[in-house]
Amino acid sequence: MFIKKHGITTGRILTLAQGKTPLRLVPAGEAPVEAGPKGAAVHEAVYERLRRAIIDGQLEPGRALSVRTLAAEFKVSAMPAREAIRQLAALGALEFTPTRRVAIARMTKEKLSELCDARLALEPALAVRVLTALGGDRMAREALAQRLLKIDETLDQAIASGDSAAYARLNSEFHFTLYEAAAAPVYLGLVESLWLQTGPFMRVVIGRLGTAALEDDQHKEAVEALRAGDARKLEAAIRDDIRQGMTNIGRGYSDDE
Amino acid sequence: MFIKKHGITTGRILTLAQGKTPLRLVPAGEAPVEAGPKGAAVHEAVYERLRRAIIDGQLEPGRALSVRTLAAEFKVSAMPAREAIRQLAALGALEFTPTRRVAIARMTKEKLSELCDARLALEPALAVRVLTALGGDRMAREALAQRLLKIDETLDQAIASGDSAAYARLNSEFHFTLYEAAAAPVYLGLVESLWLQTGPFMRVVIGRLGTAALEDDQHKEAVEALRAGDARKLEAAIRDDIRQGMTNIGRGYSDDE
DNA sequence: CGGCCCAATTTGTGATCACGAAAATACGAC
DNA sequence: GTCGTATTTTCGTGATCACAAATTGGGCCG
Repeated sequence: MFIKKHGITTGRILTLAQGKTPLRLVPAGEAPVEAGPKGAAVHEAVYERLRRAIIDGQLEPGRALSVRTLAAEFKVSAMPAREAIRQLAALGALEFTPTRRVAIARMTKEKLSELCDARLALEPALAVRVLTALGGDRMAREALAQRLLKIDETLDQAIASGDSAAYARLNSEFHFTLYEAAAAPVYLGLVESLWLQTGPFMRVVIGRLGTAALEDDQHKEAVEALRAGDARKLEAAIRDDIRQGMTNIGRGYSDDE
Repeated sequence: MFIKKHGITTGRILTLAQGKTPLRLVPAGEAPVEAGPKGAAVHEAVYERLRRAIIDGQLEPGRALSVRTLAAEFKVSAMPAREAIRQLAALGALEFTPTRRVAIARMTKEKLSELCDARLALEPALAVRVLTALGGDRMAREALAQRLLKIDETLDQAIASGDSAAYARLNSEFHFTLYEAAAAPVYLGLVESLWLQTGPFMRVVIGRLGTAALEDDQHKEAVEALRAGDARKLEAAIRDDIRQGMTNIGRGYSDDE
């Protein structure tokens, strides 16, 4: 399963190029990872960066990670990298080889089906919780709606310009901006775990199908339902959005990659 | 961003309870924690033991843990204890104080409500997946039903004799024996996270209400539905079982403990 | 008797090293 | 060139240490 990491190109001398591609997790000009002044731990910063990178699909499934590699990438010592890897592995974002080497989790048909079902079971319900959390506070709903619209506009631009990296990032930002407003940490943790497992694959599929396939999401319907305080419509919008996204994955995917 | 690691969500200062009571995680006569001959890592053994202890409610909410304490308890060095703690914290089983001290997560009314809803959203569906996984294999269903009945018998004895520790252990064993048969690792991971968060509290409540309050679970109905291959009845049985359990928690619980 | 401060201990965190195993690479036989 | 083997490198894991911050435990002053 893992052993044929380079097996696809067996016989080619180029096998090493695939496995040794730099991680490029640190965007150019980004601040180096370091402990914040107010007591933020280094390993938390590493965790946060790696988490974002995975959810946003910057790391392809099967991509090998190692403690030392990750540590070098972020210019930190091995220990914080270890802790970050351990946490993300606990959330299902990383897989282990039989020899405990670690890699971004791969997808299977069964797993994709499970992820889809689980997302449908949790995310629409979480979205509805936003309404109950904000209660009748129309102002708060409107403020959130404005934030979401702004994200969605940028997202539409990313789709139009074919920037799949920006799409992945903004799509997750849209959803989690909504979800965080529910003030439901348990649900949020579960959903985060699901996105950590779908993120790497989503990106692969987007790169394959192109952003054009992603044009018709249900974000505007969701925002409208949020504005109106219509739980049923909000739930439906999120549900349909997930269905479409996961269907796209199913279309652009073949097993064991 | 998604998981507030310092419990800031409530603004409440976490105080650690009973810092000096021995952990007693190692039952008398239990084999010491050590690396298995076939390459099992020490930190995995520590993780497994601690996970069981939490799910089975052997550790009360607020109970302080520390790397060195845990390491001493299992007679291992600090490193495996650190990794186990880090993993369980990622799953929401452990909380951090503002100064990064770690303790078994506490319960709040909001969290209890969330956990209940999330369990209802996932576990009945997971149980139904057992039927689809086993398909029409009546033999397999019957074999699983027999295993479950055996557990449930022992569980009834535990209730009768008022052994709340055995109850907690057998109840989780019943549910997870069922769930594992679904061969749905994603769902199982989510559900495990939920049990890690409810376990400590379940036990407190049981100790307070007594096992008598737990007599009427829906286990036999669930087994019967499994035997009959009746998805609707199985789903209902699990749903009612969860509702009853969580209602009991709600009854025997006051906030902030 | 109660509140406060200081010393001793505990704790999380990061760093570094050693060891055995596994993987990648280089090398040599054919 | 191809295949198999030997060497080199990389890797996970566990152990240990240092350090700063936080907690704790007394004891002192009021």
